[in-house]
Amino acid sequence: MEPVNDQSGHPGRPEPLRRHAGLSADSARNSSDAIATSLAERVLSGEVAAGDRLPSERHLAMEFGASRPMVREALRSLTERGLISVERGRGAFVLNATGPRRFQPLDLEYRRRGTTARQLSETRLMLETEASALAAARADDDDLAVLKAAVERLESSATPLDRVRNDLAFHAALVAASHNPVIETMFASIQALTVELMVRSAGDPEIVRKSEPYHRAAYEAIRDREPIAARAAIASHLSIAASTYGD
Amino acid sequence: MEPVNDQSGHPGRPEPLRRHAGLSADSARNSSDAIATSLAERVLSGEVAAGDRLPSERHLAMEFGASRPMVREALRSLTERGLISVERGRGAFVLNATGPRRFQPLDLEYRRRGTTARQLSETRLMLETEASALAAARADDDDLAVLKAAVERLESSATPLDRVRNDLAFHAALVAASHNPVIETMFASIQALTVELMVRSAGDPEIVRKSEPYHRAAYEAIRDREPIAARAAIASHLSIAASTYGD
DNA sequence: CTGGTCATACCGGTCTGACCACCGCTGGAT
DNA sequence: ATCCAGCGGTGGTCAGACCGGTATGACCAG
Repeated sequence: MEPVNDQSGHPGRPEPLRRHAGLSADSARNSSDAIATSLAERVLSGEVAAGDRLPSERHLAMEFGASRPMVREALRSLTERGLISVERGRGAFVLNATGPRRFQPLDLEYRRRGTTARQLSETRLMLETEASALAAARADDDDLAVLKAAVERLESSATPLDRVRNDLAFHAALVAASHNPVIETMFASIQALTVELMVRSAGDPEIVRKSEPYHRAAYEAIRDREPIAARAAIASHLSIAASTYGD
Repeated sequence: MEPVNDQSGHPGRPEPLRRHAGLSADSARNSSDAIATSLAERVLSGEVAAGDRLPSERHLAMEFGASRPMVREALRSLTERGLISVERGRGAFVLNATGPRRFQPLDLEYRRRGTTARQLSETRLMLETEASALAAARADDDDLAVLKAAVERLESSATPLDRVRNDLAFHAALVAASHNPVIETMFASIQALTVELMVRSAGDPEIVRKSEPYHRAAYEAIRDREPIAARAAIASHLSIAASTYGD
């Protein structure tokens, strides 16, 4: 219902800024921040579910009384935060909360701070021993089935690349079985770095051969509800590769 | 005064796309992604140092043969990733690699997945026991001085809010003393959630009283290079609050 | 009735060229 | 020497346009 008179450039923007709900503490200084915050709340509150399509950019621009570039910046923020995915010609879609995301921000941070292979191994050891112990206590039938399948796929890996892929899948399944979303997310955040480490290890037959049995051992310990054994199996497994690279 | 050149859109854009270095595996599908990648590499490679100002948006637009909106989207990405900070009227500045950042993306992820107090406590226990053991092996004089100061400030906290602030500072110092950037970053990523947990604990005098001595104990164990004692002190400390909240 | 083709409406991707508000510096007035 | 007005640079925002993908339904051939 804009009269569209006075077309001398900016028609005086009737709505200065979207006064956002104001419930959260973050004060949006930009209009695009305000839009991003508003949309993020809409996603987090479940008002729009995973898989849903957001209104089009033009639509949102109208709704917020802003321009498309501002809406696009807001969408870019949400994309970067992993909440949505924008597809050309189709629209912006809300991502599943548990999807395998990249966590670029953390990855960048790790790289910026010059993380070494040793430090990464240390972290994996911590994360995965704890996860395996928790998994031994909490894994349900589904987890065990996934884990078992992962072990078998890993053991029958053909190429080194295949091995890396399956290895990663196994460890991801292990962490998922811990039923601790924080640990799971943290593990996901080092995934890119972990892959690089695995690629180096996969090229060494010695490491591969010695690490091999521990995967199954870990699975069986979790299945048999033996946290200590599970922890030990993972610790042994990860220590092999770690000790090979003195630093 | 309109030349009525009937601008039929794009006059032929001489430079189709910035062919980015191509070293990294990520294929940029958008021009703004390409710009973001290029700028990120510039930051990560140290070509522009922390504190430096990036060229202005107009300048970058010319350099990349793109428009300002595209450059702005790229800068928005970098902002979201925590690499730069854009200040109105001044420019975009490269942030320090170690600055206390918010890690909103991960925080969002944790909340989306419905993290419970118990799961968070679990994670802290894992993270901090490991960090304290590492700190006992690696802390240098600076770390110890910071840690000691933190303990003393914590013990003389006046208000509950003060206590929370100092408690957080102590634990951050502890984690920093581990000299493992991955663990440190992970701890930072749960900071917002941790504060919420601490606020609840700080309201309970019983918890405060019982937790109190462990801070100093942890510090002394680290100072005396006793990883096991350090681990035990932190574990005891964190277990108190955790056990109080059955779930 | 089925299957493929094509027009079309919609959508994100991008450009242009403005105007505004804010920051910092500088030069003139006091 | 001090102070402040002014100016140039910078980010913040807008409107409107064109491009090239993506569906969807109408239409025609088999």
